[in-house]
Amino acid sequence: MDVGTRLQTIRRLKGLSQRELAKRAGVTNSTISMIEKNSVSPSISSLKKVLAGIPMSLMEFFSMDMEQDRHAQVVYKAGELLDISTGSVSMKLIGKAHTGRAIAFLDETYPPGADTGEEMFVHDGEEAGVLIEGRLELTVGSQTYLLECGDSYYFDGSQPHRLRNPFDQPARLISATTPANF
Amino acid sequence: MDVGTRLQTIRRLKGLSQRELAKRAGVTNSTISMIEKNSVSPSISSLKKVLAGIPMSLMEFFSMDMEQDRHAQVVYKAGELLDISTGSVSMKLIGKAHTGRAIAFLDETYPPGADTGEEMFVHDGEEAGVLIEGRLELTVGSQTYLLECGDSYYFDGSQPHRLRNPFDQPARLISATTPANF
DNA sequence: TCCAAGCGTTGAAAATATTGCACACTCTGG
DNA sequence: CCAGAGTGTGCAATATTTTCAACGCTTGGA
Repeated sequence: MDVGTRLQTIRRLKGLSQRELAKRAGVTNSTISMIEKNSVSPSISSLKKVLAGIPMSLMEFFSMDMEQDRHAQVVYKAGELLDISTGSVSMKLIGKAHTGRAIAFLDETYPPGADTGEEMFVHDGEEAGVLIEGRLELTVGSQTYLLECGDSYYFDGSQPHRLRNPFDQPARLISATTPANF
Repeated sequence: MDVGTRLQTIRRLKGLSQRELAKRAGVTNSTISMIEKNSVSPSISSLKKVLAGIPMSLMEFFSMDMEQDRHAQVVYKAGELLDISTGSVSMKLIGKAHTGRAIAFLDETYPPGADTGEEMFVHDGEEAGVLIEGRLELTVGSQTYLLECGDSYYFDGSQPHRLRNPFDQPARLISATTPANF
């Protein structure tokens, strides 16, 4: 996706006209028109000015450029997942049929008091997760974090890590780890 | 951190001279000099050419951490995620600081009527997800599935795919894709 | 020592981006 | 039906960036 089309998409998403955005950004409407039609390649400074009127940073702007990825047995019903629970922590592996898998995608439930254990996990690859219910305590290396609903994490699997639920509400976590180590 | 200084830092990190980079990029050494001294604000097209000589994408360039401790960030508060939404679909990238990431881990919200688009996505790697709220319609290849709350999916990214919310309730999806292509 | 090859910088010319203004078009209200 | 305010586009003038061709500097080898 080119710069012009991307700018136009974002501008329309925000419900702004070329002139309105131009006024906010402190440039002329012609500039916006030219950029959107890709008849010029704006300078960083002017693109930055334009984006300030949205407002949006250069990083955010260029981060949108990926060809978005959405998208065997493909779909699994909630009760159909492979249970790989250890101890009191319930872990459901999404996509049980995929053996040479690239991602270990888990739906984990931590009842009050649950703990992944004293010895911390170490593995290759990277790990990400988001907490969608309750609260959890995450330890990575020597740091301990409190995760609240909606919070997420991303770290290198070579760092030892551990999850614990010292609270009195169950917690639900969606996590992805790569490469799959099952 | 300004564009010029950032470019210079990256160039030196790669052990390239202005002239060497200029040659690879297909611009003149003066251009590099001017940009690095911030005596001009390069056009997107020329910055893109310059970065191609490194090689590096515009997104990577602007996403580069300036604060070292960003590398160490493990936990992200809910509002702190990088928004990479396209169209009406809200997508939050978990772990914004990780550039050479192995997983694209996203928290996505599909309002009623939202759609990833007519042309279906295709990419390398694999993709997994779990629906934690609402209902969604998933199309993979020629098959269309109805996802309900708690349902999940796992498939190869080489199959064209698309997500749609034809229902009147918003849907929230947690997804992981590998390799990360942004 | 001197030369050749590398480095980054700089001024004037060429190329490109931005402005200022006008145009054609689509609405909406009178 | 027209007037007025909105939209995006296009063109000549202006401002900025990029190139070309130097310059002075440092380094390493003959």
